[in-house]
Amino acid sequence: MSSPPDLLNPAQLQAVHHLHSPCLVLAGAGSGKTRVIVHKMAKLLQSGLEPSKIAAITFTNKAAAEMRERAKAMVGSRAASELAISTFHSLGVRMLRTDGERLGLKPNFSILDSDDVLGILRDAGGTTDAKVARTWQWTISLWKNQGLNAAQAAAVAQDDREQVAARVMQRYEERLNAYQAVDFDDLIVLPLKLLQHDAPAAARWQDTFAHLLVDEYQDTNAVQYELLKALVGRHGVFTAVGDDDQSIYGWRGATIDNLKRLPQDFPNLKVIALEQNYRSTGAILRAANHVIAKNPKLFEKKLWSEYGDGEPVQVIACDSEEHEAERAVQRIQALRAKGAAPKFSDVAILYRANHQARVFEQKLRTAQIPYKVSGGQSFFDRAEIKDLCAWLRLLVNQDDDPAFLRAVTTPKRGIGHQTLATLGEFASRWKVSLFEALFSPSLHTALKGKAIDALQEFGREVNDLEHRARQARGAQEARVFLLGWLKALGYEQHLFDGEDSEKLAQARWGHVLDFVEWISRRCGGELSPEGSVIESTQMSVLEVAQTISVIISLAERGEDQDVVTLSTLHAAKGLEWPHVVLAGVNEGLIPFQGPEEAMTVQRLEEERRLMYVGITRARTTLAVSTLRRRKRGREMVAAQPSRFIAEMKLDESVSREDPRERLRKLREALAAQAPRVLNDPEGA
DNA sequence: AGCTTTCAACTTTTT
DNA sequence: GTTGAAAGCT
Repeated sequence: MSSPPDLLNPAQLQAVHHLHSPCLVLAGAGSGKTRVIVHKMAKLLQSGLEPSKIAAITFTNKAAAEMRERAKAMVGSRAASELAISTFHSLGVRMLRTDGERLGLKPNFSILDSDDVLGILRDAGGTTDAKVARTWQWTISLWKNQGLNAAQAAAVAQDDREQVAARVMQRYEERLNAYQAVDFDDLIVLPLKLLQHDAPAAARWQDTFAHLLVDEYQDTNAVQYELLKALVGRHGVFTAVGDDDQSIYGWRGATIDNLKRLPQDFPNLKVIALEQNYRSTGAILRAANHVIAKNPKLFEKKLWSEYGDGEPVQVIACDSEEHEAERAVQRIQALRAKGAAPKFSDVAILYRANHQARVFEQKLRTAQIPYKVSGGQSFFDRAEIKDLCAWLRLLVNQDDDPAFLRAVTTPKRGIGHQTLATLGEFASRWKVSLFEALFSPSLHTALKGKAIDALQEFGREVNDLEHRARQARGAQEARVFLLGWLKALGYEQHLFDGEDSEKLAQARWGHVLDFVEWISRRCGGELSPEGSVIESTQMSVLEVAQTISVIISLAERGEDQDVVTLSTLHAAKGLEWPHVVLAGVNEGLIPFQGPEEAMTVQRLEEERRLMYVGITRARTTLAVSTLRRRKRGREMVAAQPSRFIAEMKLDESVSREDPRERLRKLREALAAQAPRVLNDPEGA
């Protein structure tokens, strides 16, 4: 498939040139929305705005990085590096690092990741049950995303369970306060609070950005929308880019209401729809349009393309999950043999739920086809990386108790459970952090001298490291500092001691070295167009450590690997492949139906959008595979194909204009009737 | 009763 | 591949 033309189409142009009032761009799948955003930023620069006054907000670091990359190609690396392109969360960090003190937050506050939060909730709620704690975490997060605090949550809590969750939330809030820590949700909630309750700060931030561009607007939740409005201010101008048909995150608080409210809240809103698709063949687009047509429309929009009809969408009925995976493997091999997929990375297998990846992994491995599972365990989820992150966080904020507890025991330094429990009691009695408690003169009333010595030694080590982390600036110094520290810590030894398999320990140490390299590179600063380091952009290890919780998943371990992608439908949004297989397209899976769960209209509509997202990932060929039987326990039970297959109306997709297409179709039908097909050993 | 073992099930995910 | 629940064992 050819790439988009160099010139913008009329709708895109209109979106780019609309500079002086709020603008909503309804960007259908593959309609060049990133192009529009980047061109619009260029246009704004051209109109005389400072690059730093142009803000583009995305949901993921990956999207932000990609946008900056594209901007660089368009406006040069100098201007691009000054553009305020960031995620919602890193914008929140920036605002809180600047103004957190106005909310009573110290500048070095820590950012907790979801495991830290889980730990705190377990503790605060007095349970060891991870499942219960996870439910609390989930509930509390949804509340926070609706803008509720613990007190307000208690008022809206429906049943006993929610009441308990609200009480836990109360204690959780107190803990975060004591730790001087914020969670991911706070990175949105607190900046909003700042803008709402601090007029001077609000005015300052509203002046900071002259034009806001928001990507994937349909994924915003209630609090994010409020933050945008507050940031835009009364007379502000912004560009929201999104697609209501691709709203698939309702379950985590995203609300299409934000799209509905936009024309109401901004009566002078200009709505522009991008309907020309530059990605998929006619057959694929037609299937996508048919499916999504079943959903009620917020804004009328229908994708079309100039590309020919292409290959018809194929439905592949399989006997079992194993069979399905084998058929997918065969398809990949056939596409390669035909030359349709010169690279493995031309193919993706998409499915509804993560566990479906397993069989595919197995079969791909036996077929010696390289693959990657997207959305799998992140680099930053590894225990060894979390260990080091805990240390770095402690350097940033000594009052970060969860980090303290992890660091003080990693590696073991003769400070045990008992000592820490006593220290913890002491600290909470005096309402100080664990670190502060270390140096309390009255600590000897609680602990023995020997324990105190060990603890204070640890404290001095942290202080010393903090000092040095502040000094270590630039890539080379960072590398020296980090490696020296690891050596002093004896971390490599610790890994080999704790792991019974030498190979595994070796791998872990490798991750650690990758991590060191990764931090060092971030300390290195931006390169000027001539290739030399711009001094002013160099950062110290401490500065990089401050943002570590927010920069997850950017561990770029070879973006351009030539491998087949396995991904959930959710994780596939925004991506595209020449050849896509949608797997397990069965009732119960997509649309998903849990046990004893009512299928509401809303749920069904979101599932349908998910299917739509899946279909529109494909450029040239799309295969949809279904299971005739599904595993349930030991036996196989009959499975129904998804209703979405019928909704694609594939039978109508025989091209009327192109007789060659019809001929091809006929040949295919004949082949299907043949008892045995050469490239389908499965028929045997 | 408390432990171990076996068996099956498993939403979607970012920061 | 992991976790939770249920059954079985001491």
